[in-house]
Amino acid sequence: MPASKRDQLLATAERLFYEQGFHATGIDRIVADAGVVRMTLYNHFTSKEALIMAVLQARHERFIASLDAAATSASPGNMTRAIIEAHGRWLEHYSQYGCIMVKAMGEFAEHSTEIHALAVAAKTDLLARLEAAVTRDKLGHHDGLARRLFVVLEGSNTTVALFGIQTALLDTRAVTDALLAAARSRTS
Amino acid sequence: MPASKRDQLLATAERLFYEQGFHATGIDRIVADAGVVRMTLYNHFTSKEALIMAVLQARHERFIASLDAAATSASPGNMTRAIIEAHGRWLEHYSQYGCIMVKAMGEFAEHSTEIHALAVAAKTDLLARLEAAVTRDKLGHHDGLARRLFVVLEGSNTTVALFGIQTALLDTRAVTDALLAAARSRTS
DNA sequence: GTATTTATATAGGTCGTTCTATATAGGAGT
DNA sequence: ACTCCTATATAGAACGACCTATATAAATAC
Repeated sequence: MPASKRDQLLATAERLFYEQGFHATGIDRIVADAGVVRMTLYNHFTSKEALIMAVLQARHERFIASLDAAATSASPGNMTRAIIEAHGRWLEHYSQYGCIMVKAMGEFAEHSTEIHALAVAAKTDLLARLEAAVTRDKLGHHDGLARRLFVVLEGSNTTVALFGIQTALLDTRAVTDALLAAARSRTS
Repeated sequence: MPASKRDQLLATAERLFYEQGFHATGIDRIVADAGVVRMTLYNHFTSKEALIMAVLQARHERFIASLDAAATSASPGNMTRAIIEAHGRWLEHYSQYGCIMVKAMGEFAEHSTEIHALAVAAKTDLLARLEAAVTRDKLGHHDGLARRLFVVLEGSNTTVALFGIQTALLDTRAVTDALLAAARSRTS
């Protein structure tokens, strides 16, 4: 079954926003690449800003779903590592040029409170997953461990765009392993 | 002595580009805020792209100078930590809303090879400083330590915009301390 | 036959850039 | 001292291209 026009628009806009930036991507380019006419876009979305919100929201839901899937199928005591690895797979498949939420925060910090807030919420959602996993893995008494892991994952969002996916994953794993090993050794 | 018009333009453009983004900041806004007329801008810079390049270049030179100053005045064996702390001070004073080079990479990846290359070079310059410091501190045999530290510093660029400077600096220091401690313990 | 999509036209703005013309100031040449 | 020259600034108009968004009528699809 062919994708609906709405889904075509969302997929095309997501690709263009991600590769070219939000302000640099015009409506005409989106509808042309999606193979629809301009009015079809405004039939489904009230404005460019609404389209951006829908794109980010949909992408974030997919991201969180993949994290949660990895977390629920993780062996006991390994939920934190499962989330870190799921984040790495997301980088590999959908985020090789950096994090779209970081880009959105940069372009809309003083331009659209709504979009900026959505991007921030996406980041705190990831942190919340890490905190839940750390607790479940009985590492919750290490105050701030989840936040330290979060810093590393955020760093990998940038390094993947600089040095490629293999290097980024290797370095990220090395740092997170060091953090987890240090936490566990102090637990014993 | 009053700043030259050129310097006024550079300072104003840097602030606006950083706060609002590059594409979202128009020429008219820059010249208005700088208290200068439009032709004065084109008298000093051949185009908006040239202005962006000059802004990024000047900012990067200031950044590298502050890193190098901290490195040269560091006590023996502490150059790596000195660079990490200098990076933290830069975050605190000039980069509370994220890294301008990361923003530039996001907006110009497929739009201006020149600007993108300059931003990438800025990142590799920071990594090179970390590598030199790790070597000077006799930690060079830990392959990839500099790159792992780099991941953490990149992460702090994002977390400072999310959770504020205090939290970002605390978390960053905790992670880098863990990496340095692990490296030193394996040296002994 | 009702809802969606298309086609086309257009409104109203902003974008980066260039133009002409005028004003001012400092240094060089005589 | 006096003029010339160059550099830099101002003011304002104008360019063509692009931008987001809307209006309307015909065509298509379930």
